[in-house]
Amino acid sequence: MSSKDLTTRDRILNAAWTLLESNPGVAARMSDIAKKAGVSRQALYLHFPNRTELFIAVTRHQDAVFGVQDMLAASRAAETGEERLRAFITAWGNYIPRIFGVAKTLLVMSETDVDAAQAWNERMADMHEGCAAAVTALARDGVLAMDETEAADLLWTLLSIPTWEYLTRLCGWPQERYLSEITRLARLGLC
Amino acid sequence: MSSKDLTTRDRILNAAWTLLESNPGVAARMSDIAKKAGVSRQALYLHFPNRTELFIAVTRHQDAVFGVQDMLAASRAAETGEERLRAFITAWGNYIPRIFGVAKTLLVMSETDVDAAQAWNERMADMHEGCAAAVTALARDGVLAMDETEAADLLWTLLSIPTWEYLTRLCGWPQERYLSEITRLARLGLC
DNA sequence: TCGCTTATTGACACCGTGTCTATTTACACA
DNA sequence: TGTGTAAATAGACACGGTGTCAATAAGCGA
Repeated sequence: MSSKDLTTRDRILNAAWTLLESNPGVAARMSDIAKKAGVSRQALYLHFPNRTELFIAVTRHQDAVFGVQDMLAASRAAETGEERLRAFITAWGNYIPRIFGVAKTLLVMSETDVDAAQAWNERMADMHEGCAAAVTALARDGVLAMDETEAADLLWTLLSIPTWEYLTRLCGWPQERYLSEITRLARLGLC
Repeated sequence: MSSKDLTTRDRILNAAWTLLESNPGVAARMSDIAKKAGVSRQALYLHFPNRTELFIAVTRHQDAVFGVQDMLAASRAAETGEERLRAFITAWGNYIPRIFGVAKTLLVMSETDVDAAQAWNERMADMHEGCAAAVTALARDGVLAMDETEAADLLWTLLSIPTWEYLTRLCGWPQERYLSEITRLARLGLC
């Protein structure tokens, strides 16, 4: 059994991950997570102070499993600004579907939960930095056609999780079309 | 007193409106709404079956007060497709800030509440229709540079409430800049 | 004054989170 | 083999918030 050799903490993280992914935006119940992990409800509180912190730990776990750092590092290695923009959009755009369920839940919770809000804001700030860096690369190449700050804001919005959700989940666009359209729109809008 | 001559139902609607507006995304407590309306908590249940239906009634109330129909009718009267697109973006883009608090709450709730989800989806479907109509007008003028359905989806996403929230609330853009940038991006992306 | 509607009051069931305590299981070490 | 310690369980509980219910009161038209 794949879950037998895992630590209790990891089994809890995986159970929460699965439930959040299967129902994006809905904060799974502690009792359901416990059941799925094959553990008592109280065991969750032995490893995490509360539900919010558990969910935050899941996002960190995902980042570690998927190796976000490496993903984004690739885009930083690009030669030209335009190539860097393309790589950044591709990397992040392909990351969203993998984290969507958990991220959406955290996004929803951040409206009412200060801890969730802080964790979410940090994530968003990181993303914005990435956008700003890509924009700066464009500016250095002299191809940026607008204010740097505004351009970063715009790119950040185009690459937001809600935008991805609208186009792929609600409009039914395949991931490929999402990527190509966002890339096209970003280049048109910024350059 | 302005609230003295209103019906109890209207005072409840106004109280809920105020609270939702003052804390977008957070579903106000029934007891707080009652207190603000100067009415007992149980009185709310005399006029609305539950909290979700109360909030939905608030959005209908807003639409009536603001006269959405008239607003959107103006954009339908435009001569050219491009003029219609511009008018539609302006009308809707200026409507969002007026309804943001309530709409955001309904959006958040729709993740867990089926009634809220249905009401929200209807609203979104209406918006999508409006986008499709504007796109069709562009196509009729022969200035549309992409598939009609895709164009409508794209416009709908650009005009979504999350997009507005990202640019104005999170990035701090003034409403004017939001309008001009979205208009520019829509024209670039569609034509 | 009667009868009807509207509103109030207080109590209650229900659900889910987070806390606490007593108890059990598993395992390392002597 | 026993003992100590950490990890986990079981069960009970407080709390906050929604929605329900029943009894009562207030306003008002006929």
